[in-house]
Amino acid sequence: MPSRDVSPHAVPAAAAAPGLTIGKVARQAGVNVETIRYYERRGLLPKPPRTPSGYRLYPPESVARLRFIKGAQALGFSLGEIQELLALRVDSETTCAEVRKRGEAKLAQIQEKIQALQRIQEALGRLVNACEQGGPTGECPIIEALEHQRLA
Amino acid sequence: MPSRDVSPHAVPAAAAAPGLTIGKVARQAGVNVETIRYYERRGLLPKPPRTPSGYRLYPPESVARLRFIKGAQALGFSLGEIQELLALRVDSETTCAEVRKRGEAKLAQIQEKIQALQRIQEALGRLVNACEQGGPTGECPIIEALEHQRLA
DNA sequence: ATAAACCCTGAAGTGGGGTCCAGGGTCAAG
DNA sequence: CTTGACCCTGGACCCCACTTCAGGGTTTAT
Repeated sequence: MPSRDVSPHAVPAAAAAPGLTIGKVARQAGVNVETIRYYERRGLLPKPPRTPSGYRLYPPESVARLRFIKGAQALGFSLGEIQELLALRVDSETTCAEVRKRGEAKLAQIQEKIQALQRIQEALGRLVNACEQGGPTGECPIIEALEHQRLA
Repeated sequence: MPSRDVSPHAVPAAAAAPGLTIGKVARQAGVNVETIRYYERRGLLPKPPRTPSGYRLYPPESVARLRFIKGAQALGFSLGEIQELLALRVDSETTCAEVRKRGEAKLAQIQEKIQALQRIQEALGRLVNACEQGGPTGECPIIEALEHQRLA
């Protein structure tokens, strides 16, 4: 059990970011503590440093990362896909060109999603509009229209 | 067991759409037969008429509906939400105004998704672009940028 | 110095969305 | 009139993404 402050000259200045405990990160990101540990197991979140007693200490960016994961998920990306997205970084093993290629693939995937959503948006917009003008009360131009939009 | 053609004057003309068996619908829509039955149980797909022997016979529109469901799902809508979307129709119980209100809510939800996707698109686009111009090979402007985009 | 509030691990349980299987009819082709 | 491809039902089973739980340390406030 290490003493609270081993160094003989504890410099309080600018306090080298001590890190957040898992609970704080969870609250700030709006997720469950267990979810964070789960993501760590799955490799979506890098393993953070630990205190001597084993507590995880997260850098503040972790909050943004968690929010990103949650957001991407709501857009229909699986954790696996999100992992790919987050893995788009250049390290010693990956060339810039490689990253670019994968990035472009993801980009295309995203553009398709956007277009599909825009088609739904349009069809739904027309429906709402038609209703707005007090369409024939018994038979609005039904959402069936939606079904005739290619989505994928 | 009813005979194959009870009416004394079988009018073959324009052949009143006989309907597709579940297997055909499944193949055309690119889903599993079991999925169709599952959607029926969940109420996402109306119960189709049956042949005297109990086979389901689907109208051709069912294919479009299934494709729509699959597409919407890929965009992050749950089956429950899709059900709401598909339920946006005016019947004796629902006024046009009501449909409009719910339609507008869905529309807002869709617009948020589009915007979130556009933010990812932009950030990812910048990354790909930077790579394209042979950025500093060891340190592309990492996808971290992504994490600083609000998604939701 | 003790209770409340946190944190740890490993394992089991949950809900959504299917998918598979057993056991058994149906139908078109040969 | 049999064979193979389909269809039916009900129920078990599966994967993903979590969540809960059991059992046990650590920190912090009082």
